[in-house]
Amino acid sequence: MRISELSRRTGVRPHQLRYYESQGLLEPDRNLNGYREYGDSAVVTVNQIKNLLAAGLSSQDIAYLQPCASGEDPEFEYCGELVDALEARLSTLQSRIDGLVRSRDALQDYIDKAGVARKRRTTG
DNA sequence: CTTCTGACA
DNA sequence: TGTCAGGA
Repeated sequence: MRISELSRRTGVRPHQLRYYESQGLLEPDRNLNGYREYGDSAVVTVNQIKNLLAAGLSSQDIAYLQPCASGEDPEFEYCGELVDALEARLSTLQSRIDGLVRSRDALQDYIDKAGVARKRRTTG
């Protein structure tokens, strides 16, 4: 299939597919006119890439882990190294969440105290 | 008409 | 990421 059909079947825009390719995530054949020619397996591959990007992995990580995640079912054929990468990502996300929660709590605390001080000024 | 490359914000 | 130019 050509790029527009792959785009239609994956919901990923053609220029994004070319970008994936520039990052080493896809390597389609070329037909005589220079158009990219994708096999059916590209649909699965692109869906895997979508999932991993959504999980916050870098395209470098994805390129490295691609042979690792090339099972038929993109949801369940992960190998150990991919699980490690996902867990590492989860860990850094949790750290950021913790930091944000602390900031939020501190800010809320500050607002509460400032609110009381303002009320004292305006009322008495 | 479809796709390609490269450039730009 | 999204858009445009200029060719094939």
